[in-house]
Amino acid sequence: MVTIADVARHAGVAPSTVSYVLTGKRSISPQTRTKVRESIRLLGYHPHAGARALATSRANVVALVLPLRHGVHLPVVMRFVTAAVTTARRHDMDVLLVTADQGAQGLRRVAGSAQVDGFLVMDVELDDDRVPLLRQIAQPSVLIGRPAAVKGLTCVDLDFEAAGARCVDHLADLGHRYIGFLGAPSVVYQRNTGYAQRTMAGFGAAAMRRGIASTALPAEDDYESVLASVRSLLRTQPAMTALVVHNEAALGWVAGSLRALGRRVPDDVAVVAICPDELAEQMQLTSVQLPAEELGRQAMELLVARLNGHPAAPVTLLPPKLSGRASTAPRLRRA
Amino acid sequence: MVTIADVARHAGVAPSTVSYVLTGKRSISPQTRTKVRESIRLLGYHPHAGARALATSRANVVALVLPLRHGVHLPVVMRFVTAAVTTARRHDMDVLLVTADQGAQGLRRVAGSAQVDGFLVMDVELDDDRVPLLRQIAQPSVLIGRPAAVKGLTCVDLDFEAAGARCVDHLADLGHRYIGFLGAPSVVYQRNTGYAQRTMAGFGAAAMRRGIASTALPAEDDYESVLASVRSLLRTQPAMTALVVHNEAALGWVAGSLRALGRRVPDDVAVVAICPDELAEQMQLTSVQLPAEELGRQAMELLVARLNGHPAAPVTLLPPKLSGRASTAPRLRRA
DNA sequence: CCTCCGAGTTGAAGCGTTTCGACAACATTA
DNA sequence: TAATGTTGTCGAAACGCTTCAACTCGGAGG
Repeated sequence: MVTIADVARHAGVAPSTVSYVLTGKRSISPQTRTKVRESIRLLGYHPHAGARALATSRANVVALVLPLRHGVHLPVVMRFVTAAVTTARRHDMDVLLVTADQGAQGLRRVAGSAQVDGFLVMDVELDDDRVPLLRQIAQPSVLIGRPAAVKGLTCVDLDFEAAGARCVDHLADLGHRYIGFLGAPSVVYQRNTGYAQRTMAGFGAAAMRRGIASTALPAEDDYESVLASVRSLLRTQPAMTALVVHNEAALGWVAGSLRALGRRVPDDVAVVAICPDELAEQMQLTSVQLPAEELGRQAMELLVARLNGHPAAPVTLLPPKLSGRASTAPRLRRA
Repeated sequence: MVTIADVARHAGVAPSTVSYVLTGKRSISPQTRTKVRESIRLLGYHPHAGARALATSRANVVALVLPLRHGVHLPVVMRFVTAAVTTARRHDMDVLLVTADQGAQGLRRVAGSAQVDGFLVMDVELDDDRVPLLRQIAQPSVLIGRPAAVKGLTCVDLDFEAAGARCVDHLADLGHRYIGFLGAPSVVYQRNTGYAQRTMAGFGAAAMRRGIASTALPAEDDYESVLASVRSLLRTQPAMTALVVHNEAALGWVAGSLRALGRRVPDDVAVVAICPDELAEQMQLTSVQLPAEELGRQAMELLVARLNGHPAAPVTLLPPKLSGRASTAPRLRRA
C-alpha cells in the first residue's frame, strides 16, 4: 500500500504538507501543491480510510437502515436507496447497509464501533423500539416516517394527512358527494402504523370540511375480503360514487370487485389510489404518489446537514402530488 | 468514547490482554477472561472499527455493487441484497453499498482507501469494463453473471443454458413438438448480455436434441411489438403449441397477444416463462425461477471463503428450477 | 536441585492519518 | 532599525487497536 509518507518522500516534502494539500486546511504554495498533486497521481495514492477515521473520528460513512419486512413494496425501497446513495456520494460519503432485522442491537454495534457518522432509518413506526436507542447514541440520525414523539429527532415523511385530504378534494372538485375509503388491513391499524392512521384522519377531516359523506373500512389482501369490504361500503352508502384506496395489495382487486357488484370504473365509481406511481401507472389509476426519490434525497441532505452541525426541524413533510388518470373522470351533475 | 485502555484499567490488566480476550488469539486464564468480559459489558465497550482496520489491515466490510440501470427488476435486486447482507452478517462482516453508476472509478476509490476487503459485483456483462479493474485491485471479488473471460475470477450465475433447456424439456415431456421462443428486446442481444444469449443457446440446443422444431424472436416491451412478434412466430410456425418467454417486460402482453390471435393459454398455446417467481405467481405462469436469494447467499459465501484464503472455482452455476402452473397443461395426443 | 518449558501476561512498537505548535523567511508597520 | 505579522513548511504527538518479543511463575523432567 502506498502511504502518505511515500508521497511525501516522492515529492520531497513532509507528510503533514501532503495532508494539508489534501485537506486544504492550511495555505500551501502553488509550487508544492502541484508537486504533491503530481506525486499523488503518479503513485496512485488513496488515503487509508481506517487511518483517517481514527485520526479525525469521522468515518465519512452513513448507515442506511432498510426494512425487509414482508409487505413493504420493494421497488419503492430501491428507489429510495438509490436516491439516498446518490445524495450521499455527492457529499463524499459512503453508505453502509444495515437491515432492520438486525434490530436495535445492530444499530448499537455499528454506532459503537464508530463505523458510521450517522443513521438514516427507513420505515419507522409510531412506537419504534429503535427510537430510544437513536436518541442515546452519539451519531445523529434522520428517520423516514414519524414516531409518536419526535422531540429531539429529525423526521422526514410524506404528508399523509394532506394526501388523504388531496384525494377528497380532487373527487369533490369532480362533483362527488359520497366517498368511500378502503384502508390497509386491520392489523396495520392495530399495530401502530402512523401513516395509515394519518391518511385516514386527513381523509375524514377533508370530507367533513367539504360537507361530504364518507365511510371507511379496512381491507385484507385477498380478493374475497376486498369484495366483501367494497360490498359493505356500497351497502352502507348506496350513493357512493368514489373510492379512495390506501392499500397496495388490495389495489388489484378493487376494479374487479366493483365490476362484480355492477359498478364500472370510472363511470359509476371513481377510484383514487395512494400508492407508488408505477403501480398506479400500470393500472391506470388516478393516484397520490409515494415520492421515494424525493424522500431519500431530502433525508440524506438533512443528515449531512446535521453531520455538519446544522440544526434541523424535527419534522419535514413532503406535500402530496396527485396524478390524474383514467380512473377518475368529471362527474356529471345529476338531477 | 470508551477505549480498550479504559477496559484494561477497569479490569486491572494490560490492553493487550483485553485484545487477546476479544480475539482469542492467545490463551487467557478463565478468571481474567470473565473479569475482562465483565468490564467490557459494564463499560459498553465496542472496538473502534477504524483503529482495528488500521492495525489489522482488514475492514470487515465488503462492497456490494448494485445495478440501477433501468430495466433491472428491482424486487429481485432487493431479494439478492438481503440474502447477501444476511450472509455477510453471519460472518461478522458489514456491507458497503456501491451503486454501479459510480463505475470503475468508484470501485477504485473504495478499493484504494482500503474501505472494504472484497467486492460483490452484481449484473456483470459479457464485456464489462469493471472486470480488468477487479483483476488489478488487491481485494478479491465475486461476480454475479459471467463475463467472456473468467480466468482468475470467481463468478456465480444461474445456469441459463440449462434454464432454456429445462423449458424445452418440460414442454417436450408434455407432448409439444413445435415451440417458439420470445426473447429480450433486440438491443439486449446487441450489447453483449450473456444471460440472454445463453438462454437462447440452451433453448436451441435442447430443441435440436429432442427433435423439436423451434423458432426464436426478440420482443420489445410494448403491446404492439409483442403482438407483432407473436404473430410472426405463429406465421413462421403455424403448428406452434408452446412458447418460452424470456422477457419480463413482455410477459404482461403475451397472453393478450395470443388471445388476440385466436389462441387460448394453455389450451392452444402453452407458455413457460423465465422470470422472477413472484411475477410468474402473479400471472399464474409455469416458470423457471431466478433464484435471487440463493445467488446472493452463494456469492457472499464464496467471497468470504476467498477472504479467508480459500480458493474458489472460476464459475459456479446454479441449477434452474421449474415451477409448474396454470399456463402449461399436458398436451393431448392429436390424430 | 537445577534446568527447561509452557501457560499467562505485559510493554512497546507499529498501522497511516491529522493537527498542533514551532520555526524559518519574508513583508509590513512604527 | 526594531518590532510585528504573515505565509509556508515541518516534526512530533496523538487516534485506538493488534501483535511480537519478553518476562514471570509454577510445575515437570533430569
